Amino acid sequence: MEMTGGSCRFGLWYVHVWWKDDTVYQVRFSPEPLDGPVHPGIVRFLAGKTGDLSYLHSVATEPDHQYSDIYRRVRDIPYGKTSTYGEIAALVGTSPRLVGLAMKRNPTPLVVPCHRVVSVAGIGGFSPSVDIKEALLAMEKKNKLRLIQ
DNA sequence: AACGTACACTTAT
DNA sequence: ATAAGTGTACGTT
Repeated sequence: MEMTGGSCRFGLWYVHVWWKDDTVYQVRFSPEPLDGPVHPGIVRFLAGKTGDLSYLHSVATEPDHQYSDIYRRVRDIPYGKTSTYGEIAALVGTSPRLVGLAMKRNPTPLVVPCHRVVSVAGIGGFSPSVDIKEALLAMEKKNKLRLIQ
């Protein structure tokens, strides 16, 4: 498969995106830039100009993926809202810890908005840094009224 | 603080 | 191939 990769800024971080057309293969956060283009929809999302990434296809939700059930539920969480590991677990009939594991292994953050899954006790985890999760949630909170999908 | 949970992964049989 | 040991971006008591 012939995909292109590139990065754009989000705060102090670079967001690496590997994609082709409207299919996204990998998204990850890095302190280092990667030369190349990012899907314009993701650029707009990170700039707070849209909350709608529903037209993007992620490899994470393909039926053969180990956690596709979990990732599909997570995609249903609306912009500016959050759910918990336990709520997602109840929807698919598994344990909160497995949901946490699936989030850690999410190949396409943003497209599968794992940042909207928090713990009952606090914000939960995010790699490589929970700062990114906090920033994404703050951005969505700020923009949600303006960006009603 | 300890335990329960539902796995996944590694290492040892 | 199977089993045991260890680890998880959690939740409940």
